[in-house]
Amino acid sequence: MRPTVHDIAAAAGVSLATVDRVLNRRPGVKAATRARVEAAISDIGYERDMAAANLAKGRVYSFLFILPSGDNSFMRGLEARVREAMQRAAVDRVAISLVTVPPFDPAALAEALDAAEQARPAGVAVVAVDAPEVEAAALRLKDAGVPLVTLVSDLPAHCRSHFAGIDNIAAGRTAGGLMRRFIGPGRGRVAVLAGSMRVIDHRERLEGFRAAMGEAGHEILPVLEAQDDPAEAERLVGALLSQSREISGIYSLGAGNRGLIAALRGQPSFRPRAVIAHELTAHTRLALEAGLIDAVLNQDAGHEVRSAIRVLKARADGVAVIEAQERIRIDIFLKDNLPFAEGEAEAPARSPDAA
Amino acid sequence: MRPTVHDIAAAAGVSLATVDRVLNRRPGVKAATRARVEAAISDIGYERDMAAANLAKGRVYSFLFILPSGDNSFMRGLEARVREAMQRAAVDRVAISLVTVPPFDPAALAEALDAAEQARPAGVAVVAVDAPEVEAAALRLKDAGVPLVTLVSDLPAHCRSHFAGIDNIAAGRTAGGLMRRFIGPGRGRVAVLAGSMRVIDHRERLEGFRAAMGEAGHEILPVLEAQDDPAEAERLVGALLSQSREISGIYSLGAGNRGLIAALRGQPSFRPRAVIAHELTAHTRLALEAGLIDAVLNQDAGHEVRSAIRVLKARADGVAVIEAQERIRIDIFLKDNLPFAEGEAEAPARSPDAA
DNA sequence: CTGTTAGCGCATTCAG
DNA sequence: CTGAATGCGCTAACAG
Repeated sequence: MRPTVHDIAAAAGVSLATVDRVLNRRPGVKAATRARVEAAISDIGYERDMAAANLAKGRVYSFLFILPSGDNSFMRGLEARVREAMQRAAVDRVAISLVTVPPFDPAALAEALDAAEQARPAGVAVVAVDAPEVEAAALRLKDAGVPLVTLVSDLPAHCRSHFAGIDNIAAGRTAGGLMRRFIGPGRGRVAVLAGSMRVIDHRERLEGFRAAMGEAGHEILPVLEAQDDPAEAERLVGALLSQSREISGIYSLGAGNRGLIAALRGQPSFRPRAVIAHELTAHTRLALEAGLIDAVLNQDAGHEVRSAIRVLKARADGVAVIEAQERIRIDIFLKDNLPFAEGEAEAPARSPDAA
Repeated sequence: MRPTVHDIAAAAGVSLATVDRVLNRRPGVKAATRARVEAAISDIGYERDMAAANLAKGRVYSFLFILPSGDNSFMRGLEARVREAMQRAAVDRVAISLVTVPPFDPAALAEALDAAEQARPAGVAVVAVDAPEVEAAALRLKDAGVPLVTLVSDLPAHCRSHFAGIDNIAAGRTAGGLMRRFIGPGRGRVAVLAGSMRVIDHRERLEGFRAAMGEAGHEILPVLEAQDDPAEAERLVGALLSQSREISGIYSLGAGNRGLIAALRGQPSFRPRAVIAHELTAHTRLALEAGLIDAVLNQDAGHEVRSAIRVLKARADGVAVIEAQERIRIDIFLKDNLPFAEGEAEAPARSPDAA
């Protein structure tokens, strides 16, 4: 059996209460006694049974998720994953609450962060907007001792405990690598469609994409900024396609896939050699299956949410996480390896079989 | 607070012991009483606190992993992941043991399975070889009430509780889709390198690959079977490359990557348009970085091991799993999206930062 | 058939 | 500064 508090108490010649005091770094223990207990702890190789500890204190971890509102498909999918996590959270003694704030609004986000601090949650997960107010609010949370995990969109590393999201430079590079291979030999003209260059994720993807494409000497056209507006995206891409048949590829590095797909559908006579987009949603999945899009890079929102919760819990307990488990992959989906489930939704649970 | 056994006892007008008896489906309760208790349970919406239950019974889940021996890089990586899991298993009240059996040896595997049954573990995870003896042994385990999870390589569904591995047909199809795009327009001749066609994974990959390539009318050469022997693989590929410069692509669908890479290195004057292999190991990673291989399809061994453990635990407890979390992805790695860590190893844990 | 009681590993009053 | 006692939610003898 694993050693328990009793074993340490016996070894150190003290009572359970004293052992508990040094375990939880509480005051009221003479330095010498503390030393004896600590010696016994590391000596015996004691490890606290968190389940029992949590049972005894009736602890529940209260976590807060802050997400952008708006009709972005990916964000709504993310919210759905959070809501699923809320359902099953109770069995792990965690209570998740969820608030949404207007997208791309640093002031609103900073305010939500400050409000969070008042509620003194055990941890906060936030889809960040990198702006000074937000950084300041994040640092206030840090000072208050509340672990902060950025989700999908990051802040500078010193402002948060952990980032649950993908390496966007690598994602852009990956898109570039695929684009090059898909276009094939020869020089091509490639269009880039973006939501807004204000968000760091998008800038990073572009940077990575340029680096990967640049090596091959392709021409990258000026970025089309659709400001997350489907109609605008459709107009921009439509105009591009009708003006010129010389487009070899299109890289959609952020929001705006609905417009892109509509534009592609609107010009059935011409198809670029390669169309690559981000985020597997109902729309991009359909486009992939229809052959309008050739590849979709994806970050698994469900994984990101579960990872954020695990990391927050680990931080709250002061224990380490399994790094490999928390690394969010850059998924590449072709029409050949689409997951079975509809859209990005989690599949319904099968009834567990025998045993 | 969540309802507890006390609440049910009070509501049903019985004692804790009786509640416990019906909760654990133990005999010795009058049908009428049982019904009253069950009514109270579903009425109040009671859910058992597994942590407390496990604490009370001092339960430890004992799981057994059965892996093939031999020097296959992927399998040795898998074993490393299992050993890592063994280390951190204690904190979750699980004890993992590990045995290896000669690869591709149905008799040895069946024997190991039967031995496992004697040890009465709470669950078994096995890299299966699909053969009658093995199926029979698996069914014996099932009859004994021991949950069985197949790992990487599957058995027919009725023989096991769950499969922790990828959809190999989809993997082959994905390789085919990439190959087509990488080769570009026009008809190409494509070679396929396999370990042995005896294992179902490999047959399935080939099937998927053929389906995806066939659509495009490429010529697929007769499969080169290297029987997992690096020297043989090198010889076969080397001969092919020197005989003909007409090879547009090579798909290595199983073991034998070391030989493939050596052969490629041995013919620097000629490179097929596309080389696609399976499993990210130290060898394939290097070859990817060097541009000898264009894409590697991978299954995350760490994920598979963690998933197997979660599923086994859920089966032992009779609870459902989060399906999406247990779906093993077909990872596609280009040199652009290689994970940071060296080889397939898990990265060393970072010290947790503030909070 | 049913109830009482002690205890799992730990945290927390409340005395001393 | 230190210790004894009680309880978290649940299980398991052991009595009735």
